[in-house]
Amino acid sequence: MSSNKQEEIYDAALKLFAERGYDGTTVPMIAETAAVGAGTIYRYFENKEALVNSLFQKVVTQFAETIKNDFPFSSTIREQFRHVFYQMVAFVKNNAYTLLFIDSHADAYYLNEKSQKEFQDFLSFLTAIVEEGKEQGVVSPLPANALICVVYGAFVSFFKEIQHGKLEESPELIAGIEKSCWNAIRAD
Amino acid sequence: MSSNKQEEIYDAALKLFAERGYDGTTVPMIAETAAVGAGTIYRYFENKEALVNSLFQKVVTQFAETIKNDFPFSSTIREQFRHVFYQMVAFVKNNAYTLLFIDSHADAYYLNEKSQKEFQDFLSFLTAIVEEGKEQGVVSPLPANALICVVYGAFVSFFKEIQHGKLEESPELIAGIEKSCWNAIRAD
Amino acid sequence: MSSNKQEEIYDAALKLFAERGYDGTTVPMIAETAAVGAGTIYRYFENKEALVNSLFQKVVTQFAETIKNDFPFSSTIREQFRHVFYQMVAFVKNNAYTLLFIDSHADAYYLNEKSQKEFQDFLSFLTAIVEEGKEQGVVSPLPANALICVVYGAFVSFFKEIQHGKLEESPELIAGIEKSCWNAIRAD
Amino acid sequence: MSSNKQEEIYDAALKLFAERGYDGTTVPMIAETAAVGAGTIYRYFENKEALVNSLFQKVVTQFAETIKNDFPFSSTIREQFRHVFYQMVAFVKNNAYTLLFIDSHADAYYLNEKSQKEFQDFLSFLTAIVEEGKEQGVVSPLPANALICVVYGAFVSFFKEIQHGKLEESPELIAGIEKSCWNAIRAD
DNA sequence: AATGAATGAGGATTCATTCAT
DNA sequence: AATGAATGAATCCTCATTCAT
Repeated sequence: MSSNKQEEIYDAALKLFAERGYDGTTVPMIAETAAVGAGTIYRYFENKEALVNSLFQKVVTQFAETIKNDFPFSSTIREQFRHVFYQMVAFVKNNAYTLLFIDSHADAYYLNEKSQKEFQDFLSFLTAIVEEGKEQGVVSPLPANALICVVYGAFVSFFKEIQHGKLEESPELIAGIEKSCWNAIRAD
Repeated sequence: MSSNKQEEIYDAALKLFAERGYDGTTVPMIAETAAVGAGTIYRYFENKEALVNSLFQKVVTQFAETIKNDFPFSSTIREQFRHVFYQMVAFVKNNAYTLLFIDSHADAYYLNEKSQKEFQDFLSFLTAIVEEGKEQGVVSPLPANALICVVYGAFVSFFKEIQHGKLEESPELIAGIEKSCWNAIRAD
Repeated sequence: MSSNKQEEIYDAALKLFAERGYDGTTVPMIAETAAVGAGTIYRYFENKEALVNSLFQKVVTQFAETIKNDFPFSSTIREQFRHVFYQMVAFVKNNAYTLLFIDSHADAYYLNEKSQKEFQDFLSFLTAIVEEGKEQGVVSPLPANALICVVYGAFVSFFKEIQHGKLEESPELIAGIEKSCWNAIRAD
Repeated sequence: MSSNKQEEIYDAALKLFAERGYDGTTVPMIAETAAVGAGTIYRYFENKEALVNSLFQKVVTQFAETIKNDFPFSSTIREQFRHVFYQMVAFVKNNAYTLLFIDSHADAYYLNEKSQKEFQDFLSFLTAIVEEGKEQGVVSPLPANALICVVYGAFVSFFKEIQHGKLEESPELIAGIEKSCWNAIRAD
């Protein structure tokens, strides 16, 4: 069973990295937010860089698992897309900082290979769905990763706006944006 | 006329902030990249925070002006959208780091009100186009800023992918993505 | 009877202090080398400084006792010198780290009065032999402590060289050095 | 011309390392003793370890040069020995901490290869004299490095005693110890 | 008695900023 | 105007020590 302190450190780091970035967050800040001594962080993580990599891998894995959860393999691509979209919505609602953190750190210079691979693996899962859609002729014939990043970018941008309070969430709005995103990638 | 040194400082800061973020970039790094002494930076900017704000306002203004350039006020919304999209494409091609910098710094805690307003003004211009499109019934009736951030997010995400070399740019691909983005916001 | 754990702590500390010095040795290092928990050390010693003092006194006492062992009070000064020299040789062979530790810590700022006195007492024993030799006219009329430190310095330096493997020990070499040291202090 | 600050840092470090050892000396201690800011030290030395190595090489070189100064290549071995001894005496008088520093750091784990070599080179110079003496039959047939370390050890030990005030220096005492040291290595 | 997780003071090092040249 | 040496506050990290188990 993973220690409670480690969990608190992860939570504090996630929030702070999401809000202030990796370099803008100091280890004492994390310690204070997590209500642990600064030295305690080094009991669980070799250093700050190891912490951010471990955290990144952890949340990407969580994110990926959420999305794969109950995935309707036998449904239409349209249904699969909707499933993914709503799983992402559900995830973001429960993990406010995670998407901000992932998005703002995905290209960072301090991420190691394993972290980068974890993120690529997640995107590959999405790409596979799009590829299948292309074969069935229901998705635009553009490169799959172009389509994925369009939808991913739109989604992230949309949820940042909600999290910053500039947009109010509602089932209708979510449904509308889901439709928008599908329209962005479907075949004419 | 603004000094050559100041321009070099801006260029160096833009590149480094885009690649490493504000807190991950040191003043000596900027000085070295700009080939000026560290003290020289303080002749042009009060401090590091003033520099990032000044830079942010400068590039957002440039970006906005590029997009407004030759704006076809009398054309259809569809044409106006296409114009904006291709102006953005042209801008990003010539200013590789600017989009990365703007996107990764737009929500940062060290941006002052003026910087934030500058960015909002830019988005307002886009929103106005979308609002007009909604009134004409050619754009989806979702909130305009939701639609804007979807397109903006998609665009940024797409160009990051190109800049990281994961996607190869071509006129066809650009045209396809432009169509995708329009599909995301047009009325059914 | 002193605990086994305490002995292991002493052994570990001796080795590490000899190799890395007092300040270069951490309590966790000692704990790991001694195969005890870090907290256990504090059951036997009030703190790190108390440990180094206790250890110093212990090994100096051992060293002194070894040398005094079977001391030939009735023999000639020359014989007594030889005895001391060979007892030191025997001791160093069995306690590789002790001489290194004593020599490198004998002047240290963290040694308390008792530790310093212990070492002085040991030297006093040697001085007494030299004084007697001076009275008998077989030892040089220089100050006794000058002579002692010459012999002590030569001996330590010689054994460090052996322990570092730069010199190979042999009965002939030992005998030669013993003669050298005696020559250094004997009357002309 | 080497900076004054660097010289002050060297002086402060030499004194503190000699008195408290490398690990017992903190960088702020050095900065305060040198009357410079802590950061200034890093302008001249990459880190603390680089400082101790640079200092070690510097003082060993100085020491070696002093001893080689005016070396009487055409004199007898006995004269050469006396020359070396008195040069060492003169050096130590003017550089109180240097001998303590060299002696206590010569085997340290943080010395790099260059530092170790520098010290070995110095010893080699002494060894050459002894070798020549052995060939001429005026020096004991024991291994040259054994003889060197005996004399070196005796000398260092003797001067530590003087520096700690336990022995009062006088021309007669110096002359007596010089004779002692020669007696230690001369052929019977 | 023994442990080792937890702590926070203190150490090495960096870096935004100043200022003499 | 331009520099870069100098600074010391702030950063990352270590480690002597404590204490709950």
